Amino acid sequence: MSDIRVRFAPSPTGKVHIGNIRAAIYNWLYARHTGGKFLLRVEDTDLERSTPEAIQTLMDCMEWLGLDYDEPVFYQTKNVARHLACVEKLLADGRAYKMEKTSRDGKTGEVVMFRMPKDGTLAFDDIVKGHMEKKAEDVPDFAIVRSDGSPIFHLANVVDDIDQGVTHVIRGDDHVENTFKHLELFRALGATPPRYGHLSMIVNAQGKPYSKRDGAAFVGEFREQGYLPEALFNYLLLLGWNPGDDREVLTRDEMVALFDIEKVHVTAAKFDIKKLQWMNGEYIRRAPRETYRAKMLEKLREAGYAPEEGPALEMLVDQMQVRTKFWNDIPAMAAPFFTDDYPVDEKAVEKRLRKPGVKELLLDLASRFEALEPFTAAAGEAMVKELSQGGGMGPWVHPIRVAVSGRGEGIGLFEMCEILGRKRTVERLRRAAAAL
RNA sequence: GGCCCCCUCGUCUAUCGGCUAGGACAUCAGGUUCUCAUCCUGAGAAGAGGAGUUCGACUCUCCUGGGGGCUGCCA
Repeated sequence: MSDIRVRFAPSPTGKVHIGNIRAAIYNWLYARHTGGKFLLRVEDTDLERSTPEAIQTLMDCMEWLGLDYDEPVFYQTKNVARHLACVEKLLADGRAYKMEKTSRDGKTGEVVMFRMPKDGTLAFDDIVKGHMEKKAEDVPDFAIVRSDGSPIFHLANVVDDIDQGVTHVIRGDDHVENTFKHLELFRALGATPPRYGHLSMIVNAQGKPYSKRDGAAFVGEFREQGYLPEALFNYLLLLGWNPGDDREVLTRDEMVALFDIEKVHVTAAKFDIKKLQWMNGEYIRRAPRETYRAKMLEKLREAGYAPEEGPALEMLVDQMQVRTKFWNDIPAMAAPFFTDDYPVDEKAVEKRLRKPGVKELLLDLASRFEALEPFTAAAGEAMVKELSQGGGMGPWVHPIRVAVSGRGEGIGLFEMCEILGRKRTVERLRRAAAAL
């Protein structure tokens, strides 16, 4: 146990950006590594966007990624009275003053401004960026209450951090400059400021902040596309930190044990979807067979298929696990085993079936499969080996594969036949022959 | 414009002054195999540029260049 308290403080907008969730991941790992507390604060002051649905989306993302928090959710809107009470104190102490101001969008009214020091230097030691320093004159006074009386981010954020007892603020790089302001607010409010650490941004190939137009940018999109939460978590973690050796695929326990906030990188990292994809495949391949099997059944049922228990299903599980890149690929990959209405790749048909002699070959093979005893992958393979007389099995294997599955690639051909069973294998061979 | 930050293979990175600069993804070439995938082997691929400090610099300092952040009654 330690008395470290960190928080993830997103404003719910309906979507959770990967850069944002990475901040959550780093906070979570820091808390778990140090035995501190990980808190969730929902900065829901934008009533337009902070709908119950948006908040639910946020919670779903956190749960999906296994980011559990240690205290009840703190809603910023519930703390407005405290925010304003703090403003009164600042006003009374002369650290804040009222002023007539015109906003960017032309609104004129009286706002409350926070008074920053006018000379000297402002400085702090950032956990990831090191010593940061600025001349006080470069950080002007700033508004903390709008003309409609509502508290502004800087104020609310700091007061909430005080109220939640936050000791370390790990947040995005876009807040670095704000830190000079926030530190002054803490002191003016008579509170001990937390330590700050700023995380570099995740950028696109052009070095710009990674956004929607660069591809999937929100957690929900990765989830929909069939990525594993463990893979996304692991990949995002590696984007800016590594254990110091060559390990890359880490278990959650290893991450917690090895994570070191001091070793987080300062430089922006480009998001490489290819590596995430590789990692996703890695996680699927390394998953316990039971896990894969359960997920496969779930995906098949979702697709409207009715997988039946039995040796054929088990063989299919074994054959598919190593070939699956995304959960969502499963239904298409397995379609030929659950419906006769599977897609047919015309190119494969052209290449493997529309050739002289293939029709006769398929009819001959259909008869042989009909007589094959037992009807197993091993027996099928032995049979074709026999036919090929030591030459390659290609001339037999390729046409059979296209005839029974409609595709030129896929799981082992003989396993495929065994899974389909004698009846369907023979039917499809004859059907393909008839179509030629 | 001003202020702040950053700069090792295409990408993520290792290197705490000694480097024949290592790993992973991606790429390419082999091997295994009925295809695909897996798996195995191998190859190419980097210190932004220039000064300085030092016996020695990717590592330290400075300048230039390039990139990014901030500069709101957004967060």
